[in-house]
Amino acid sequence: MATPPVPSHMVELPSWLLSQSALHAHRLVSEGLGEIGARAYHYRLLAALAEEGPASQNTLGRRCGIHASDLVATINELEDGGYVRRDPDPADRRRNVVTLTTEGRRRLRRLDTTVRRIQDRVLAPLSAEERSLLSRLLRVLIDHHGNHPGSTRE
Amino acid sequence: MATPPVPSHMVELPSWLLSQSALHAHRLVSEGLGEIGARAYHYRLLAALAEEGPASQNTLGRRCGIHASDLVATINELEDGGYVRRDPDPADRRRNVVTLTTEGRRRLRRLDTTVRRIQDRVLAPLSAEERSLLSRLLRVLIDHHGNHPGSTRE
DNA sequence: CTCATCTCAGTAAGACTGATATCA
DNA sequence: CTGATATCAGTCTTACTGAGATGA
Repeated sequence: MATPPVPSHMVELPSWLLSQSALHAHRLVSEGLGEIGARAYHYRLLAALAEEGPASQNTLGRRCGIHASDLVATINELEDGGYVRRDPDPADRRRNVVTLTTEGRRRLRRLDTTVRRIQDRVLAPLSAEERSLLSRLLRVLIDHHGNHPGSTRE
Repeated sequence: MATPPVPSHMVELPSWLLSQSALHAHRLVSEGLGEIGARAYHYRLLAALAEEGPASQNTLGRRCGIHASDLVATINELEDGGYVRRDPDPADRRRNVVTLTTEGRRRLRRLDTTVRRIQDRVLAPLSAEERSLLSRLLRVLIDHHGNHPGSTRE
């Protein structure tokens, strides 16, 4: 068998295409966030707080897809920066109510600007129609797999 | 609209959509590979060897996007399974020439079957046209970023 | 001496597991 | 007792950094 003109094994695989493009996107985003001392988890958490208000850690975790166990560290970091506050919930003393501070809101604006600016670099080679088409297709995938989580053992 | 599972800040972000869909795909793939005792690196390396023949580790690394340092461990594992051979290059004794064995070729067929079967689950909610459209868009992204690697400091 | 190649040790981020203390 | 919550410690994979040894 001769060497195929195009390396066909992986380059054709959608899972590979997804991983690679996600890797590039992720590199750009965390590079940008890293320059201002933030990580993706910070952005996610601050965005979730800004949009739906204070919440317990458990709720927050479900909201933004961060594991409870990682949330602890993330909130610690954001609390150290003065971006969020952790107050005991008077109604249920197991819970902490996490609240966005004023600095947190400013911080989020900063991160948001950075992240949105980077989207343009991520999608640079695509036209406007292609961009929204891509977004639509990806959303279909995510919705599907979000509702069929453990697809192996069904 | 009821409580969105994810704040709209992120749901709109292409980088987030890419990460999430890649995560789902990756979960399915490594679940499938895990069931037969393999990892994504194994598949990548075996595929690269099958398609372009024996090579030094350094060359292989560039070929399939695995860091030289990780290649060492990956090749160790594959060598333990008898899937690849490491021979000193007589022309340059710093180099190892890595070669696919017969069992390696069989192993690759096995992994390939598994991986390809999983692609169907990854793309389940998309039509055939949507699938090829998605692949095309992703390939454009990858080609672009592959040729513009360190996009930050240009 | 410089440079390339391989190896080894270690780090970082993201996702995840399990155990424990606390409390409803 | 159970079940939920937060915390802590640790694992796994992928990606990457740096140091060292060998040899071109």
